[in-house]
Amino acid sequence: MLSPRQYKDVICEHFAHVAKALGSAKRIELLDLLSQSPRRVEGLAQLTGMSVANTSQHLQVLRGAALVEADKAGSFVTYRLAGPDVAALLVEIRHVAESRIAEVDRVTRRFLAGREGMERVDQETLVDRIRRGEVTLLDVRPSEEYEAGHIPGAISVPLSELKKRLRTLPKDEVIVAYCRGPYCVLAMEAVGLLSAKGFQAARLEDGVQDWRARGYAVALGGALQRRAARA
Amino acid sequence: MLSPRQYKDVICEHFAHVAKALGSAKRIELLDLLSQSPRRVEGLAQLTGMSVANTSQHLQVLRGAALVEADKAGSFVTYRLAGPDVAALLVEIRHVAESRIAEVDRVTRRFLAGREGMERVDQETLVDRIRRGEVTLLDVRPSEEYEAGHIPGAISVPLSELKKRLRTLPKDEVIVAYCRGPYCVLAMEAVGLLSAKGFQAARLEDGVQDWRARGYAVALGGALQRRAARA
DNA sequence: CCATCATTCAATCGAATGCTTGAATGTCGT
DNA sequence: ACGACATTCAAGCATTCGATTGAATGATGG
Repeated sequence: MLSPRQYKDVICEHFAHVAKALGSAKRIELLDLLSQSPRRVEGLAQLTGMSVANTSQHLQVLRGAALVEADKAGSFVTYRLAGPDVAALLVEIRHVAESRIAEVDRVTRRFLAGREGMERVDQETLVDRIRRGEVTLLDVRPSEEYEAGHIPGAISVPLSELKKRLRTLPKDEVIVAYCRGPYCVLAMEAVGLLSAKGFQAARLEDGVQDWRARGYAVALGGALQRRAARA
Repeated sequence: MLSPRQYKDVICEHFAHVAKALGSAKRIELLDLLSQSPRRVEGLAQLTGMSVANTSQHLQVLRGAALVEADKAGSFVTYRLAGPDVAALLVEIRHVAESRIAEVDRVTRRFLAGREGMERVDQETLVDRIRRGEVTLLDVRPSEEYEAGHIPGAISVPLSELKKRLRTLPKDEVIVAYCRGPYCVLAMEAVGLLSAKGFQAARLEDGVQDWRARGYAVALGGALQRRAARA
């Protein structure tokens, strides 16, 4: 028979276990990447700059806390978030940290200060214009992430292909680029390139998960649908 | 000049710092108590069963992560949550853990199995009836917690005083008791007592923070207002 | 069946964490 | 100013964690 004290201890231990899994910068980074799209171990290792063994180890901590799940196909293991609520939890932690820890904002400003043409735009009205379809919206992440979920109306133009596809973009309309979220540099670089080429470009700081957290829908799928839509 | 990699590392380190502060059962317990009402170190130590020194140490970890704030009045230090978003974060972690970790549910069932008259009630319809004011709603936490925030319409009947005040409660109406949340035993014990005395009693599993997380208002203050309302 | 590759396991080491104990700080009432 | 009290600090100890290395597992392809 469990005493109330024991019961509470057991339960809190489980909650703490989940939190502990989030208590490492590398694991936060892994979850952030996985909230964009499922990925294999090697890909995650490369994107985070860790060794494969170390990455695998962290992934298993996350799996132990039931924050990610793994699918094995042949000798490849693909990890993915255990559910959208995990992404929501990440967003929540970000918000708490942003609003309380002054240095997050300080470092961000310092980082942005070094980049050209990155004056900050009013994000609220930007979101409104995007929702009304009044701008051209670019998803500059790798296409696999686009396919795993993107903002409705966005077209996939991975940063690596942006240069090639410049001519297909309108010069008389505002172009908005977004990527993985406020701490991802892809959209910044895209806006830098676009501005240099004379486009009117702005950056949306939200990523797909922030968009979802606002309560807006997220579009799935990709290549097939896109090709069909063009035809 | 910060490289994107360095920038991301620094930012993630801060997020992880917040999560790490949540990564201990004792600290979760402290935050849970503080989400009910501000408290002094000694009170927290007593409620959690920790030594005062240890409690103070944990509180400072939480303060280092900007999750709690402290007010010093004389030689007393009162800690409180840094903001409602911290409570929301706690609720979010609970939800993730509940939905993913089977053992949380298992342990809860086992715990409830040992208690009499604790068949689970449909919480959704209960919430509706409470919102419409169709039931008598008891807040059985200590009165200081009631005063720091309670569900509108609830009356404060601390568990310790319930016996004395039985005669003031209606027998022909359903009585709903709530306390700190799903893992707090106060409301269970209240319902047990009420049932034994022939009342129609039910337990609301939500605490004030869950109620707030549903988007409903929370009433503040206490003794003065209640007396005024009765007069 | 062997070589290759993706992933995991196991062992190790230094660093960080959690709890205890006893002393130090700082405030209040007398 | 002194003693009582709430809280914090500091040192010590066992435990855990994070990263590295090298080996093991298990599937694939010739």
